[in-house]
Amino acid sequence: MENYQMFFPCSSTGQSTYPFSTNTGSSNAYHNLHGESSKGFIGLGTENHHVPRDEVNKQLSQRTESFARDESDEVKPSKKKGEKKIRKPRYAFQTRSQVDILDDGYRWRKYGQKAVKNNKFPRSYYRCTYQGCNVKKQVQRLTKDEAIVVTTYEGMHTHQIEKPTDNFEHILSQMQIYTPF
DNA sequence: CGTCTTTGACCGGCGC
DNA sequence: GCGCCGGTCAAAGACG
Repeated sequence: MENYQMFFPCSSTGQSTYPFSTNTGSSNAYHNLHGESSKGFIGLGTENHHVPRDEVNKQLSQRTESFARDESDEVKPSKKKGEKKIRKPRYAFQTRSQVDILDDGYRWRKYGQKAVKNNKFPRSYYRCTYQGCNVKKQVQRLTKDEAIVVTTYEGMHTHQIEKPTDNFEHILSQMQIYTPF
């Protein structure tokens, strides 16, 4: 029902539009977001410029460029092997969408929501519900352009997608299957 | 009844 | 030390 226009800085075509399934009409309010590790959008992180988080926000609010990588774990304290405190790299991209929830096949549980300074929209915090998977994400809408939703991922999924029917690649493969050639 | 959201409390880092 | 701020916890509630 909803169309997402996703902007990929690495893509030559600039943007692509395709229908994702949304959970606006679904019963349970958990939502799924794309985060496939090797082939998904997060995988684009290797080609991203890495900038401080503030710069990320600045860029995201100024232009409709969509992808950024946060290397804030480089400033980790001199702690060896302690993976407790270190910040994992974060990957942000923005989506032009009317709904905040992008469904990509992963199951997320919301664990917090905070008001953001200089922004009239709250930021939502989600965690992957898969046992042992610690991937987190934030979803935030910009005051500057409320049509844009910024999603920030932290960590990599250590498991397969749980809802393959809503996976974008599955949609693509289905399109290939059902396309008469 | 289990799963997920809501929402105020709590916590740690940082600047003053 | 104190207050702000961003992030997280957890109890209670909503909803299938």
